[in-house]
Amino acid sequence: MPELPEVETTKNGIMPHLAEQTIDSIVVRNAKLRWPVPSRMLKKQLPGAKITDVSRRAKYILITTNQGTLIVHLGMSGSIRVLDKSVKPEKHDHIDLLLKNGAVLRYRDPRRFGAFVWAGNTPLQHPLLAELGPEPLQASFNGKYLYTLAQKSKRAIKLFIMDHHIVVGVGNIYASESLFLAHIHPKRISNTLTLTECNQLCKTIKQVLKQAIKSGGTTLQDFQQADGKPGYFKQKLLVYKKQGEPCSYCGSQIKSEIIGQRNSFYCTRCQK
DNA sequence: CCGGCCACCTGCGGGC
DNA sequence: TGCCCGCAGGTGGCCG
Repeated sequence: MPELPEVETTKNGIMPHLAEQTIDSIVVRNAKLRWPVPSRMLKKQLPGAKITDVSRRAKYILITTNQGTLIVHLGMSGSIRVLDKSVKPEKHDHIDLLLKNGAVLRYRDPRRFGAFVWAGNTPLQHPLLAELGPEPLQASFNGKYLYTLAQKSKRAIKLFIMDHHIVVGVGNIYASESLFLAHIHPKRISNTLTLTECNQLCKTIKQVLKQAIKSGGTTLQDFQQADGKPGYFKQKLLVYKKQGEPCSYCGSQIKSEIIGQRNSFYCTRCQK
């Protein structure tokens, strides 16, 4: 489910409830996520730990404590909410992190593609995070950077910008949206892009992600913010899942096509 | 090293 | 109603 804006929204939503809180205990109802949840380790490390920071790297949420860091990924269908511990868990609520103040951080993930791992004191060295490219909203992700790497790649540009070695956080929704805004066809071979096009694409990636964060992310089916509300960016999508509808620029029909096993949406007239 | 493909899992909507 | 199929926001790992 979640791309960077949804993860950012979740992180911002849970942060005020977690900051400075002390963990009481952890309950793992189903440890079968993408990798087995290390229940024994978590039960040893977490009780009594004080949460000092909640941050995000790529689509991972990092919950830092004085004992080490939890790395949480929401996969395709995950969500996190902060509730009172009296609220009963439902079918896919796999993990509870109980706080001393009576609140519970509840991890839900129907498809179980997500992850809940323990990273010790150097989380950025963790194999999941160590090889990641730059954050899209940082200045180091710019047109020149994109152009330099794109020149070495023969893949379709859509797959290229979704590769987290290149830049993190651009998933299937926002890849289609940014390419549309940049007037670049998703199947253009990366090394045919000009510096001008890379500048433009970089700009539209930042623009789309920023606007989506502002709207609280995109809710297609089951994404919910930490307070249970949906994200409102869906109303602003221009091409994603709009096949057959008129392009908002030129009026011709939006097409859909599978690129690298993912459905992709674009305007054949506006995107070259 | 790079690119392409698969797998992991559940729920939902559409067609019959 | 109910069953079956295809599809879904991600990404590590394997193969050639």
